Amino acid sequence: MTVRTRFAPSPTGYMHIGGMRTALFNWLWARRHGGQFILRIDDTDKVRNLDAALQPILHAFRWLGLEWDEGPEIGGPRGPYFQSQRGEFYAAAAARLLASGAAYRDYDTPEQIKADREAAEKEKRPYITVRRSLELSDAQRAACEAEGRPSVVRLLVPRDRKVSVDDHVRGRVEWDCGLIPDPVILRSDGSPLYNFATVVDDVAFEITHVIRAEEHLTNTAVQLLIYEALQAPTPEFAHIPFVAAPGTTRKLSKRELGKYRTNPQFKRMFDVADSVLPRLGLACDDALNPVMVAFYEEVGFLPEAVLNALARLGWSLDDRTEYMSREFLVENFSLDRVVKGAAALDPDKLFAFQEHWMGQRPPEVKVERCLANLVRAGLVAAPVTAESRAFVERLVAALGERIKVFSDIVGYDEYFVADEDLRYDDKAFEKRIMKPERALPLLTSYRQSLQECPSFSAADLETHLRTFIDAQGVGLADIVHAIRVATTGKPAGPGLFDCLELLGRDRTLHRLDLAIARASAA
RNA sequence: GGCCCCAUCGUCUAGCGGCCUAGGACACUGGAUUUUCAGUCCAGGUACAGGGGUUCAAAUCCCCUUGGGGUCACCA
Repeated sequence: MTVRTRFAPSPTGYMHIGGMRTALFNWLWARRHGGQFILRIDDTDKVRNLDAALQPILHAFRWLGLEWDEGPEIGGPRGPYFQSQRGEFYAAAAARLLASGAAYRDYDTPEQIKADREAAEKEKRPYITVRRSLELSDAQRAACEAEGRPSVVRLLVPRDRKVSVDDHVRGRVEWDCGLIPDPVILRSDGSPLYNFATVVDDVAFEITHVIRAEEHLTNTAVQLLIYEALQAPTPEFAHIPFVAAPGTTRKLSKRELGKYRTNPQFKRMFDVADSVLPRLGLACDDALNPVMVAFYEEVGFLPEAVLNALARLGWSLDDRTEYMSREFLVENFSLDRVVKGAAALDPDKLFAFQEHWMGQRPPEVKVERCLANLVRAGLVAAPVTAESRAFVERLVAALGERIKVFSDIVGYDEYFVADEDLRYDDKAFEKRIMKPERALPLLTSYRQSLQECPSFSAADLETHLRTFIDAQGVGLADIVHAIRVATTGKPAGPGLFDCLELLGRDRTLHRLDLAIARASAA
C-alpha cells in the first residue's frame, strides 16, 4: 500500500512556522516511502477571500520546496480538495451513520446541553451526553420534525469499552469511552464539524498516516470511533510534539506575539524584524513576524536553513548529524526518531544553520539577493546598472561572512548614501575621534597626505597608511578607528582598506573633510 | 477540575540495562589571529527533576511525588 499523508491548513492568510514543521514531517514521510503528500484546505469556516487567504500558505510550501501531489491548483483524482466543496460527502456519511444507528439526531437545545454540563460540574462528576433524544418515541420524533425543531447529529459513543491507538511516537494510548460525550458531527445547519469532516476526508483520500501535532491526540479517541462507525480502516497515527516558543515549554502561538517581543531568546529575531522590515517597506504584523514562515523568507533566510532547522526540531538522525539537505532528509527521515517532548524554536540555532547554508551558495546568489534588497530599500536605483552591480559585487565580497541573511545588506547603507547624509554612530565618533587627543590632528594630516597616495586600491592605501604612521610615530590602531568612523560612520565593518577602496577617492576625501569639520565644530 | 501527554547541559538532542567519570551541535566563557566587527583555530564550564523499588548493574525498566504542557464547543 502506498503511503499517503496530508496536511490540512485553514486558509488564514499566513503559514505558522510550527504548522510548517508538521507539514514537513508529513511531506518527508511520504517522500521517504515514495508515496503521496496531499494538501487539503480546511475552509469549513466561510472565508471572505479564499484565494488571498490561501496564497501565502501555498507560497510557503513552494518556497521550502515541499511540492504536493494532490490539492489546490493541481487537483487530483480524489478531489475536490476544499472542504467547503465536499458537503455532499459529509452529508452522505452522516446519513449512513444515522441509518446504521451509529449516530442519532439530538433535539436538545444548546441551553439544555449547557445546563447538563453545569449540573455535572456542580456534582463533580464528568459530563457525558444525557441522550434525552434517544428516549423519544417515533411519534415524538416525528412531531419534533414536523414543528421544524432544530437538531444536530451526534455520534453514539459506545460506552462500557475503551478505544486505543498505537501511536508512532507516543506508543499505546487508551481512553475510556464512558467518559466521552457524544460528539456533534453535523451542526443544525447540516455542516460538519472538524472531527467528522477530517475523518470522512482522510478515508476518502485514503490517508495511511496521520501525522499531526500532539494537541490533536485527544481528538484521536473520537476520530477512531468515527472510523469504526464508518467501517473504514484506520490509518496509522503519529502525534508529534508541538513547537514551543524560544526558551519556553509553551506552544508557539501567534497570539503571544506581544510577549515574544520581550523574550530574550526571541529578541534577535525581533531586532531583525524591527531594523530591516521597515526599510524594505514591510511592517511586522499578524501575517509577517517571527512566528510565520513568510518572515524568514522576507528577511532573507535560505529555505535550506529553515528546512534544516525545522527538521531538527523534535527529530534527529543520530548523535552528530546537524546539517541536512532536503534530499538527505528524504532519504533518512523516520517517525520512530521523533522525540516526545516539546521542542522550542531556537533563533540562534536557526542562524547557525543559515550561516552554514549561506556558505554553500555561490557568491552570485548573495550578490543577486543583496541587490534585490538594496533596490527594495531604495538604496540602489531600480533598473540596476552594470556599474551598481559591479559595486555591490565588490561590497558583498568585502563583507564576506558578515552577511548572515540577505537583508543584512541594507544595514550597510553608508556605501550608498550621499556624503552629507552619512549618519555617525555617536558613541563611536566620541570614542574614536573626539576623545583621543591626537585623533583629530592625525586625521587632518592623514587627509592631507592622502593626496600623495598613488591609487585608491586597498593595497596602495595600506602601504600609504603604514608609511604615514611611521612618519608620525604612531601605531596603526591610533588612527585606523578614527578613519573608519569618519568615513563610514560606524565602529565596525569590512577591513578599513576595503572600505576606503569601496568608497573611492572622492567620497573618502569628502567624508574626511566633513568629519574633521564636525569634530572641529564640536 | 476530569482525561491525556511529557521530563538528559541555557537550547536542540544522543542514550533504547553494563561501552556513560553521560556524546554532539548551537549558545556561553577564556585564549590565539586580525586595524574593528564577522570569521577562523585552540581551550573550558554546564545536564540525567526528586523519592522509592526491580537488578550483580539504571539516565535507561516499574511506582509515587513534583513540575511542565495539551485537551475538554453546534472552533479548526
